[in-house]
Amino acid sequence: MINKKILIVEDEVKISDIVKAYLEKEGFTTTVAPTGQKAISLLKERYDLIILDLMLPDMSGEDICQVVREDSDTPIIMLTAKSDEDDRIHGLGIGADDYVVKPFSPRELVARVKAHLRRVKGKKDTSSFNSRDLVIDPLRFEVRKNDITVILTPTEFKLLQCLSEHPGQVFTRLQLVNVILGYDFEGYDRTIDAHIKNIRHKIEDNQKSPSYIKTVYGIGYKFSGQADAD
Amino acid sequence: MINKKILIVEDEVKISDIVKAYLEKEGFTTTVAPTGQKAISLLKERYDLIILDLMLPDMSGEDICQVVREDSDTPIIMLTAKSDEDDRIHGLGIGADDYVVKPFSPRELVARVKAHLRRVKGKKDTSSFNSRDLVIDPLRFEVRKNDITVILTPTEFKLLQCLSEHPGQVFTRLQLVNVILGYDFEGYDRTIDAHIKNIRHKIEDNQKSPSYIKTVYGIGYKFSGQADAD
DNA sequence: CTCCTTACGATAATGCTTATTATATCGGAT
DNA sequence: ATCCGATATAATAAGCATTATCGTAAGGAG
Repeated sequence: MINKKILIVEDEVKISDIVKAYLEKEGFTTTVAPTGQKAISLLKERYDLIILDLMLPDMSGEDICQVVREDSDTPIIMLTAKSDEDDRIHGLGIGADDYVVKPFSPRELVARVKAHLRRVKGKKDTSSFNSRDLVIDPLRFEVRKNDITVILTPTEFKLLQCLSEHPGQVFTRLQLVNVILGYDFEGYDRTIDAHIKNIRHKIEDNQKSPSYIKTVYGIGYKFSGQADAD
Repeated sequence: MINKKILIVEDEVKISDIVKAYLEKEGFTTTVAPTGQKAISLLKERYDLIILDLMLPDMSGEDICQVVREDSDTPIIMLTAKSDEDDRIHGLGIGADDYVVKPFSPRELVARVKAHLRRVKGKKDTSSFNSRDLVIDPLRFEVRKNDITVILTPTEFKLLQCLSEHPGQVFTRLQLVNVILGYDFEGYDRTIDAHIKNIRHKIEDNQKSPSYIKTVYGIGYKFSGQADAD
């Protein structure tokens, strides 16, 4: 979990540039959203932490904060010129985890970012991520491909999870049946094929040359995080 | 369970009295340690949060911070007159979770305390709110939707609270049973369904397409304010 | 009496199967 | 050695069986 992703919601380029530079120097991956709209649209991606300016041209940071909280408990650090006490209290009450007032020290901000990430790491971080583009999230029971959420059915999910947990290892259909459907399953092992097809349909760009689930002729299937290698 | 224990490490009586008063007004239980030695000896007890003055007569707050971090991750809010940037960064670096500079606003401090507690454990004492329209108020044991108070039964409330504290995360019925009814519950897990139905009846505008509690077919339920697209 | 639990039928979603089409492998002939 | 066809394996799509969820309502516990 080295590459933490941080979303910076800030309209002033001067500030976002500084924050971005400091965070990236520490090895974080950052994305900047200069408007609320942009931020909202980026929120379908998952971030490990969000730095949020309260004063945006198009919408208030509070609103964004609430939108975030509707669907995740990602740490939020509010960043703002408002130094009024009531604002700060409101900000913290509304679901922000921290509140930093401008002008602020970039180094302190970085320190706070680290402090929050350290905390989050404590709780179970089962986000088993597999390859560059594909994230399998057992907590949310969903799969994200290039940060776009893909809904799988329970069996599809289990199948993909099983394969992805042992990349490169080839599973026979029988093995997969045993794991996914249980040892007492008495059906046809070609059922697996159907599920594979459905999964591929959902996560593969090119059905013809799958990049995640590879077919091993005569044997079964395997998961490959690598681009085409055998 | 509502009684969170907070340790205040502060030598200036004037300040510790104020902090103590504000926190107790909010229902917290506080203990004051005027010296580092006293604080260390109190640490064998467990606290939910520690407010730590950096400038103590006998030892530095940093040292205490490190002692605490040796065997717990109790949130620490540093409280100090040092406003120097390096001090703040150092403070956050050695394991503090927050850093408040004197003179500080007691109300803001309380807000920060709540924000940290909310993150750590079940936020039994904070007014947690989730989406634009829905406010879950654990103090009053009630839910307000568009400022209209909705009365939930205890079980319904716990269920909604549990789900809303981890937006987006899918809970199986068994998990919910364990949390809500206890691990020794031996009944039918479909009981959860009934409660979900009742909650939905009370807070959802459209029963057919719920906007707060989503069902995840084959798995369980999750809380989400987002309109779920595919 | 309120709230929790359970039951049952209706409805909807998933999963399994089978038939069909497509693709890969291998061996033999040119 | 390359091409070609036969055969085996895999992919696709659609129908049906299965299982999950929802809503109403009634029984039971505190």
